Amino acid sequence: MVKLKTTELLEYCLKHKKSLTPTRAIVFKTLSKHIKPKSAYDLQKEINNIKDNKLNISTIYRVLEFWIKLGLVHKLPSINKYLLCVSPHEKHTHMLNFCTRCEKVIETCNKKMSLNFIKSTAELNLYFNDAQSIEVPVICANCS
Amino acid sequence: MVKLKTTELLEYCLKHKKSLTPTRAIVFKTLSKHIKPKSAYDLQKEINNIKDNKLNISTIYRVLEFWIKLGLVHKLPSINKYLLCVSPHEKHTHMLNFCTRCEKVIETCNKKMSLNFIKSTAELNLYFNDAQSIEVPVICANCS
DNA sequence: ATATTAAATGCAATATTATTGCAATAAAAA
DNA sequence: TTTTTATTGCAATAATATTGCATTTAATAT
Repeated sequence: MVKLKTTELLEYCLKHKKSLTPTRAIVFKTLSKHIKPKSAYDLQKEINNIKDNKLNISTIYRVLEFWIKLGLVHKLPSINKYLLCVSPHEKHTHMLNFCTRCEKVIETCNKKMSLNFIKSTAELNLYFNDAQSIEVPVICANCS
Repeated sequence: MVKLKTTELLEYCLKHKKSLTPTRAIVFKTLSKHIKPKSAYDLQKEINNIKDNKLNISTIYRVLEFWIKLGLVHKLPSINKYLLCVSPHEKHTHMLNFCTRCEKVIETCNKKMSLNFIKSTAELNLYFNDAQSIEVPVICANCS
């Protein structure tokens, strides 16, 4: 959970020649309220309960995809939920250590655990994505 | 893709004090025909087209879950598809290097890339699952 | 400022993926 | 066998996600 200021958010958008719309801002802001990952429908419910927002679910999905492309949001495929990136500034592999019991995510980044390192251990002719996020199922200290 | 013999399949089942039913066998056999991962509905379609099988989708899901627990099948969460494990005999972390373009999976296992290793790099108090499989998005040599 | 163009969002139907509780059937144990 | 346990069928329903086109909003050009 990283609470970027609106000006920072805007910078990210401009860097990608995109606009920071109210819809994109509220989805981001809503995600940022939570430590644990939320589903698209969770977010829709939360957003539409307050104020007079009426975001369509397709919009939610599109906006989440938008933030993922900009590197500010991660998806956890095994639970279909979304989470803010904790270190969006750096170019590296994001290891999402995801507790399968409580859904807490401890995101780590380090040079050792880069995609290039994985490549070297795999001893295979692989080329890596820009996707940069890998979900690792764990049991966290609290739950164990 | 590892084509285990029926006797080997049976051994696995007995080891877990479970039975090798015709339903479980046909789901496994169908998966084993493919190099690329298949969805539960893919498998259902393929199975029900031949012979006079009429497996319900809930059965397919249950059987897949069964094989996963026994360590003979992996799920790729990002595409909701399933694949035979290529090295079920060994106790280790299965890295599913999954090509996001063609869906080919190159499964690797080595001591370097174990969950314990990840733990050591994370410098965090994590306890690992028995889940033992991690999906790593890549671009394969062919697709790059 | 206004008109034009491009991008984002709404809408709502539909597709895909997955789960549930209980009934029926099959397999294992007594 | 009979009884017990495990598996599968059924079918409704939940949860997740996508699509094409209409509408609205934002950016760009005039």
